[in-house]
Parts: sequence; structure tokens; C-alpha cells
Amino acid sequence: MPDGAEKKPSRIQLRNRSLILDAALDVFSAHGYRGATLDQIAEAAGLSKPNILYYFSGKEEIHVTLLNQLMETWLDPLIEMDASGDPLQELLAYVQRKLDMARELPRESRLFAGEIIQGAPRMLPHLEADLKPLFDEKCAVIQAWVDAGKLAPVDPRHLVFSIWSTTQHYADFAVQIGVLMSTDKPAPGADAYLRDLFTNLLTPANR
Amino acid sequence: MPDGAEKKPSRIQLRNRSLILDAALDVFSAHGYRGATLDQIAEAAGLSKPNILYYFSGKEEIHVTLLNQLMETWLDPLIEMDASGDPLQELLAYVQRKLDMARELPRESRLFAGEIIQGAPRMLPHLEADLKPLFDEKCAVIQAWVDAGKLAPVDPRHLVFSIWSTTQHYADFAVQIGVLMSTDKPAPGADAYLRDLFTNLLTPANR
DNA sequence: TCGTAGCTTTACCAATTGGTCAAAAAGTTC
DNA sequence: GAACTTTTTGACCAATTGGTAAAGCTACGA
Repeated sequence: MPDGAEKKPSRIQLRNRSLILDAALDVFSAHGYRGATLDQIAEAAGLSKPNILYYFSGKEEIHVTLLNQLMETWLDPLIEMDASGDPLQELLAYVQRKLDMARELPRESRLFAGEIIQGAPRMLPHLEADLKPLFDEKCAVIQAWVDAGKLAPVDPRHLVFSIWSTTQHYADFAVQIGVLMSTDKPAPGADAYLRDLFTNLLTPANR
Repeated sequence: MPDGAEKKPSRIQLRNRSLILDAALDVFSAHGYRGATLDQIAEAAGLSKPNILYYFSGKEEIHVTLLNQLMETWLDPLIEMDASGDPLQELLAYVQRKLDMARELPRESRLFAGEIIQGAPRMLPHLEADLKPLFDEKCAVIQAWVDAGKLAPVDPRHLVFSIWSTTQHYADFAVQIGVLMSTDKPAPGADAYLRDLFTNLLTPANR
């Protein structure tokens, strides 16, 4: 056999690994790394604990795998922001994508938030290697828009922070929001509110 | 002895209980409830584990005590918002108080965030009993301001959410921010940015 | 200085939990 | 369907962890 060749995973492997990762996402996002147990993950996945350790070398590897996958998904919406597009449209579209993501992938958002809150013990390298360069690049794009007079003068970094925080809030603090908004519908009106918020900030003042 | 009378705590009790609670705040906010161990708390407090259990009946009671104390601190800035003051000034002052709190009490902010993210297992009652009424009351105040034409029309609930999320973000995601803002100073420019953000949103448009 | 209440420690559990191992079961291939 | 590989399981550890019991220490008023 050719050296370095890796066997392609069997159908069973594919199915079970994804079962495990999905279950682990449930459990880790709900209880944090240490709060999650292999037994919980096993039960959620419908597999036995030793069987899970047949597919992953340990709890840590499952978590790391999840985090690696997550980082890609997480950077995507920002990557799509196009320097050659209309500044306001691009930024508002970015806000909308982040908000959609908070709604469609709340578990991922909570997993990420929990990891960061606890000091990002397993994610710091990713932040430095993947997020930081992208962040710097896109901040430069926004700064260029500002310098060209196409946006009101704002600090791009704080702008991005506020986009992240306001959108992810709807996923990370869903329980609180559920208590405060009597309705069970997931935060109606958020889209319009955030569009207003950032439009008013970024529209060059004719005031 | 008079019935119902409680012994006033000795100086040692006062000192050690506060030592324990401070240590526990460190540990719980950094690792979450399950991630924290009594041994860690004991070491951080400079006491032995059994000694800690002399002052608190168990891990859970320490956590609950912390959460109870926290809820008061947390509601304070919102309580101070005065219906008879100038709407914009009141709201901007509220934003500033929250931002100051994120800077001065980051551990508390993270403890709160972690608890909510994980479904608020020990805090839901507090949210319903304490936060919800206050939230409803203050939303009504803001709505009245809007109705009186003193603020641009916004959904008060989403406004409050965005104030919470943008300010707390600087505490909860401090590690990420540290990576992205090369400077070690804690987020300079945040105050000015948030003032702009909310001023532009709330100022009745002469646009 | 003695007694007593309050405080602290040493030694110890029982339950949980991440992980191992060898053998059984289930596929696969020829 | 035999031979072989992959997958699954039941039994079992060792370490960690929340918590207990009882003895020892300390402060302090009478």
C-alpha cells in the first residue's frame, strides 16, 4: 500500500462519528467541558461508552474536534463580507448572517461562548492563528470605507464586537430572553431592531 | 433566649465566609459550576476543604449564595434609571454604568453569563421573580418616552438586550478581545463607541 | 486557670468518571 | 461459508471529588 495513504472511513464510521459529535455538541454546549460526561454523550448518541472511545481517543479529542469544526463555521459569515460591495449593505448583510446563525446554530454559539468565557483554554491558538488575521483584514476594509467617507467614522473593532455581541446574545442568553419575552417565538423584531441600530450608526450624518 | 433570634456572626465567621465566597467567585466564574472543585476553592481561600464545609453546607450552597448576592448587584444599574429624567441621558448613563460594571466586576459578569448559557438551572426562579418585573417596568418607561416622542421609535426590549450584550461582552469575551486588540489596555474606546451607537439610534431623526 | 463553645484538621468514605481490555458479535471478502 | 477485519460490549480500574466523623486546637469569659 502507498505510504501515507489513509483508509477511507467506512459507512459505519461516518455515521457513528457524526452521531457522537452531534450528541457531544448537545452535551458540551449545555454543560461545558467539565460538566459533560462521556456517559451523557454516549446515551445521547445511543452508543455505549467504550464504543465512543473506539471512535475517539478520549473526551478531549471529541471536544477539540468540535471546536475545530466550529471555527470554520464561525468565520464564514465574516469572510463573505466583500470589500468591493456597498459598505452599508455589506455590513447589514453580515449582521443578518450572524443573526441567522445564532438562530440556526444556537448550540454552536453556546459552545463557543462557554469556551471563551472560561479563558479559551483549548481555543486560544485558533483565535490567534485564524480569527486574528481575518479580524485585522476586515477591520482594515471597514477603516478604508470610513476613510473614503462611505461610512460614519467608527472604530471598526468595536463595531465588529458589537455585531458579535448583539447577534450571539439571542443564542447564548436564549433562556433569559425566553423569560423576559413572554412569547415563545424566538425574539421577533430582532432583525429590524439590529438593522436600525447599525444603519443609524453607520449612515454618514446628515444631522 | 428569645425565639427566632439568630446569633450574630463572629469576626472569624465574617472573615472566612467572605474569603470563601471571594475564592468561589474566582473558581466558579473561571470553570463553571461543575468545573469548579471544592479543593480549588479551598486552596484559593487558604482554608482546608472540611473547614469550608464548616461554613457552608456544600458546594451548591456556596454557588447559590453567590448567585443571590449577584442578582442584587446586577439589577442595581437598571433600577437607577429614572423615569423622570431626560430619556437619552438616562439611557446613556445606564449604558455607562453597565460598562463600568463589566470592567469592575468581570468575574460576576462571567458567573452570570455561564449560568444563563447553561440554561440558568439555579437562577430561573430569580429571573422570573426579580428580573422580569423590573424589566417590564423599565420597558414601559422607555415605551412611554418613545410614545411621547422623546426617543426615536425602538422596541424597548431589544434596546435593553443590546445594552446588556454590548457592555457585558467586554467582560465575558475579554480573552478574545485581548487577542484581537493587540493592546493590553482593557478595550479603550468602548465608552465612546457605545455612546455613539445608542445616541444615533435613540436621537429622533432629523434626517 | 479552667471550662466551654467555636474553629480547624486528619483520616476516611462512597459515588462518579475517564478510560482499559479481552472477548463476543457483526460485517466483509473471497 | 470459511477466514478475516471491523465494531460492540461487559467487566473492571484508578483517580477524582463531594462530603463525613471525630478528635484536637484556640479564644475567651467566669
